[in-house]
Amino acid sequence: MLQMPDQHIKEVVNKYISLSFSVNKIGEALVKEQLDCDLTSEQHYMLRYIYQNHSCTSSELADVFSVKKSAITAIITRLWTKGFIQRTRDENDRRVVYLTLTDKGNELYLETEARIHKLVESIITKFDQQEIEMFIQSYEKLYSVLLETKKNQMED
Amino acid sequence: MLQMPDQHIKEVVNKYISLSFSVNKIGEALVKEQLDCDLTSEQHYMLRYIYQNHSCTSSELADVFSVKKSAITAIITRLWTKGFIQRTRDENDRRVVYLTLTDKGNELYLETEARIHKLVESIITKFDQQEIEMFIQSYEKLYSVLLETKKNQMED
DNA sequence: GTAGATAGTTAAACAGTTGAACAATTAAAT
DNA sequence: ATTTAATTGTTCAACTGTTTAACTATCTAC
Repeated sequence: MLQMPDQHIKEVVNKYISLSFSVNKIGEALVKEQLDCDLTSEQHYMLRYIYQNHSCTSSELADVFSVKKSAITAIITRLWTKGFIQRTRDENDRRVVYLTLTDKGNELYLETEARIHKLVESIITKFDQQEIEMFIQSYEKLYSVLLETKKNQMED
Repeated sequence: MLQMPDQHIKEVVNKYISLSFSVNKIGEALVKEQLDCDLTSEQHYMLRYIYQNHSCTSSELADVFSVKKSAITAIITRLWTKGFIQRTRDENDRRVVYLTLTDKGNELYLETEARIHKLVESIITKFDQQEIEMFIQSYEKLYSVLLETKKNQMED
């Protein structure tokens, strides 16, 4: 880890803050346009997480989404009302409720995700392969640093 | 721009989608912890934009935040009620309302932003200088690609 | 000077979030 | 074994953020 003069660090921090704000805002807006009308971004992300993990619990989602469990209950209930999600109690530990996608939820997720994939692909292919690889590599490192920071914050 | 085999592109797209989701969620949660209790993330971003541009309009904010103008009105009204923001009508074009920070708003913004800076600095300094520079450079390119994509979408 | 565009607000309806209280269940203490 | 703790998930009230549609006020163009 190299040292940088204070002023330069400040500029880089500023740049990162502005960029992450703008990229998130525009990115989220573009993703939103790809969504089926009766699915919000958050709801789609829930479907994605459940799809990829096949099954999960509310506590797990609360941790991954960095929100309280009651926020998860609200979103899951809406998805459940629309018939996209199934709730199944664990027989060994009857406090736990497993969340899985219904066939309808699975189908909707795959359709929507395909559109988002197309969007992201059209953006990513504007870069050359080496640049993407390096970007993703740094992004992964950023993720692990953030995870560690979160873990440290939790101990306060 | 180099070509990649289809399967590889798919993996890279998947990786990017997962990473941007996780980085955003954890990042937002960490930023939230640095905020003054009577300021939400969106509200802080508004203060930042107005601070950096000294003065701006609701339409401008709606464009930058990728939301409708009525969403901006709601947020600005809350900030105005708390005494952080001033509304001034343009004398030449009386439809326009200029938004500026009050002294109180300025002060709160600077305090909060300092804490966020410290957080981001503590994360960014885990990387070496060259890696940051390249990451930021790609991030900037990503931003410009997204901007262009947004512009194209607007023409539909 | 009238018609149409533009800037901003209002109100209703809804999604997402938190905090606090709660029920049901399990784990730990003794 | 019984009481006490902790855990999982839910409900409710209150709030922020968002969109849509209708509206006011103002400006522009013809």
